Amino acid sequence: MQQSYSKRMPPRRPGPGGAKGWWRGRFKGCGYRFTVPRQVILDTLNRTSKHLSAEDIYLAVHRTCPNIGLTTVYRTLELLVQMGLVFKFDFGDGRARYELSRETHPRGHCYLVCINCRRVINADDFREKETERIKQIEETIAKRYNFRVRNQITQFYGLCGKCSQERTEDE
Amino acid sequence: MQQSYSKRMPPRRPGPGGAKGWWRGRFKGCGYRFTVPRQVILDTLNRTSKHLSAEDIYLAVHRTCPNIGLTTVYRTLELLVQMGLVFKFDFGDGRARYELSRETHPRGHCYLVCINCRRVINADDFREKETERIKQIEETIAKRYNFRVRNQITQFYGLCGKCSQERTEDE
DNA sequence: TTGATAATGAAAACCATTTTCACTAAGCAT
DNA sequence: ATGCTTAGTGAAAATGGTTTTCATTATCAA
Ligand SMILES: [Mn+2]
Ligand SMILES: [Mn+2]
Ligand SMILES: [Zn+2]
Ligand SMILES: [Zn+2]
Repeated sequence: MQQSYSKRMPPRRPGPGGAKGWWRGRFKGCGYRFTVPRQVILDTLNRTSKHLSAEDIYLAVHRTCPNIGLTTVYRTLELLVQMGLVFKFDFGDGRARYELSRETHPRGHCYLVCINCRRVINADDFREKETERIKQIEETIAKRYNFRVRNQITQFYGLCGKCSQERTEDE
Repeated sequence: MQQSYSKRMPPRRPGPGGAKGWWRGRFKGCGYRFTVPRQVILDTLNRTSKHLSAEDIYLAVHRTCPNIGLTTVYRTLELLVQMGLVFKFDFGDGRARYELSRETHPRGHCYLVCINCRRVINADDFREKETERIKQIEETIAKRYNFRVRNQITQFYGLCGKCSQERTEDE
């Protein structure tokens, strides 16, 4: 389970089961300890593509490690965000959401938030064209404001399919 | 100050000093009373282009109307958001921000958030090209997910000019 | 194996926001 | 104008996600 880890950092290609080794390296590289809670929390985030809240993660983790406290979940998530391994979002429902940073969309995120039922649709699946367009906006804005973009979120607020049907009387 | 208000709603062209009359009409049209706290809070939002927090608004309002409580500020803001007169944002600093909905950018917002100093730069000043690009993304996504977009926010997280200078040692 | 100390967890604190409830005032009917 | 009805208000308390505190534990370099 615990594979050897060489000095140079593998270029973010974890391989089957090797994600843990890569993570360990990142932690050591930053001078942090790779503890059991941190492993389990990363595993939980790695196992889903959903945007989990701290409590979601706490409950999932609690099934296998009932001794891990909510405090540690919050602290670990804060650390992971600061290390750039995890993205933190806010959809306006009063709790933060967390998502593992993946190669597939390294820094572009898109969400549809229904203002009626509060449902959040993950619309990260940008095609070629959308990716290109958002990248061009990013470059323009970054140059205009002398800003170095690390991560980008686009949120569309409106009515989901189900809720817009139920409101056919409005305008 | 208080101008006559005809049945049909003026097409969102307040005119000098007539914003209040238009607001009153919106409130009456929804069956709400146009109270002093509501007027003052709208005035405060109308007087700035900044993204104010509830407390910001409370303090600004408090100077002229010390009797208006923070509770009312929250309640009024919630109502204004629900009426579509005000937009609510979250930049991840633990407090919501509010901004009056204006004709200039009726439903597109863009912010740059510095992950180091937490500064928020209002980058709403989209040129022709950016507006066009974000609109095309919106249309594509809306169709793909059968979603009726009401409002849209693009946030770029990264380092502002000042903070990226101070970090020339990194990568 | 051992020691230094980073990390943990339970409980308390924090703090933005919401709820409660007695009171006030907007605006319609008189 | 005056009074009535009730939507709206504000002080205080409650809520709930997140952070802090502090005594205890576990990681890992030596
Ligand atoms: Mn995403
Ligand atoms: Mn804006
Ligand atoms: Zn919905
Ligand atoms: Zn900065």
